Amino acid sequence: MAARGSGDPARLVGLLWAASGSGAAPGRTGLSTARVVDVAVTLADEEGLAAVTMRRVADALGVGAMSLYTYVPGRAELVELMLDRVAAQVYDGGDLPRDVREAAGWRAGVLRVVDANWAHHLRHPWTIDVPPARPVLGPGVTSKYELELAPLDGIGLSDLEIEHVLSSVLGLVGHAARWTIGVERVRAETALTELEWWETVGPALGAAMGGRSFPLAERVGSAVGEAVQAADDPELSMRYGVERLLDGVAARLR
Amino acid sequence: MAARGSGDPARLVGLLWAASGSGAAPGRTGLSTARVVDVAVTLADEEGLAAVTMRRVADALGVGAMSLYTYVPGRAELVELMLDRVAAQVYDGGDLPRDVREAAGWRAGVLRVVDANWAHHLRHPWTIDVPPARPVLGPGVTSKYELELAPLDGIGLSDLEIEHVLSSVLGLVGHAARWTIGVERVRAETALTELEWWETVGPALGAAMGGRSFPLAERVGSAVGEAVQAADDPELSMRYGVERLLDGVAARLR
DNA sequence: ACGCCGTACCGTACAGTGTACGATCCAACC
DNA sequence: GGTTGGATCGTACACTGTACGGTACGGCGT
Repeated sequence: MAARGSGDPARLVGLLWAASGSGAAPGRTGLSTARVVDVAVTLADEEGLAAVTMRRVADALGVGAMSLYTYVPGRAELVELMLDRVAAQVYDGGDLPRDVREAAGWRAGVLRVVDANWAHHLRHPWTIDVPPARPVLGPGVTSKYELELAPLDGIGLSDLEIEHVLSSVLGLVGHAARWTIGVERVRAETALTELEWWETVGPALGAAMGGRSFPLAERVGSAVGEAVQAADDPELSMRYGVERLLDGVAARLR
Repeated sequence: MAARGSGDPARLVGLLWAASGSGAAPGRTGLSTARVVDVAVTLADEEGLAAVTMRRVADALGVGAMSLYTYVPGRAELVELMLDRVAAQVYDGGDLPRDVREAAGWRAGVLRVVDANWAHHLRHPWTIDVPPARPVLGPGVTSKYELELAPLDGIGLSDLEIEHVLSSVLGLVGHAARWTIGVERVRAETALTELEWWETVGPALGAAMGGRSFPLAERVGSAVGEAVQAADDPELSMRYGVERLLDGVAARLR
């Protein structure tokens, strides 16, 4: 009579650390929590989070949908397990922020964090669809956090400030990724490039606005349009924002 | 034979500006695009974006579900109309950023933008569930943009830089709001306060980790925990990040 | 070798979703 | 009075997460 499958945080922690939990060891079809999560991640990478339905994951594993519930409490928990799984791989084939910091300074270390997270989101676009809530307390997320704090440790910030800076940097990256991926998606589903879209919408907009004018918005909008050949370039904004943020942090260190 | 209802960007622009479009005028049941959008916003405010289904909106209006398609091309477009509608109200009962800037400087003007957007997201939590993509080119969003550019205009930044700064600031606010609202939601649905959650999860975590240690994460995590009585405080991080970002921008002006 | 039992497995069912299609009905114009 | 064009909407389809209850199998005690 363990708590109703879904909704027991302690059970999830067990599964995350794969230490215990009813689904840690393979059952008679060779299934295991790890295999379920791996297949779900692959599916999400290829077709998006919406394609990760219990039925499709089960199909890919050659079992019935309800069999998954032996290894995973429910879909929500499956998604958390997926997040922890991919978080573990963020720094896999590349320098650790700590090493970059030692070679090139704390700022370079933070920029390594930015690049790694940017690449991470683009590699697993579905990660931006999961609304952040309580932290996922698994080994992947935790060790990622540990690695990312390193460049900011011992440079003269309080522990609270360290957290604020990291959280702000990741916020900027996450927001830009959300935006970029969102644009990519509508482009894919409307089959319209940015230019084609503007050519359709621009005239309609002019007609619809009927005389109302927005001088600042128009000036800035067209400056941006000329610079990046699109309505916006989230990555560019994000990198500018990160640099200014780090300027501000650097000024604090004196 | 107008293009298939959904998927025609020009039609949407028309509806946004309420200038033309088949649904601009009320039909024989007194329905209009504006009424559909208003009801949808109310529903979303009260029960979240997931409650905004065509059937429920139609019920609230006393018509059949399919009648909505006369006034709105589809659910996706309805959501964009909702976003534009609420964007128009962001600065309704409060100072405009331009006026704040004139009274107290550009920095105060930007902070007014921060406060207004923060309040906006908390008032309409469903806004964080809409992934940003191509800009919503309606009167609400456009005039909001126009107002928010004002504090940054003419202080020595290029047009491109102005856009980067505003976009970064809004990114920080949006990220913090997403986070705060996410936490609020799990709290509501699990009926567990932060403290209760930690008391359940903490021991399980210690047991599951089985000796692995994360010195930095633990040190910073507990410093944060003591300071804010929770695993994190997104608003605090966001405000710190904004201040440092603006420090960085200020340093550029010289 | 045999029987039993816990649990892995899964078929079915339910209350929902967005919207395509085609039928119906009504207001206004000739 | 007749006709037409558009507003209205009933039905249908393919799909979702998961509760419930039944089946069948691996490993154990004897």
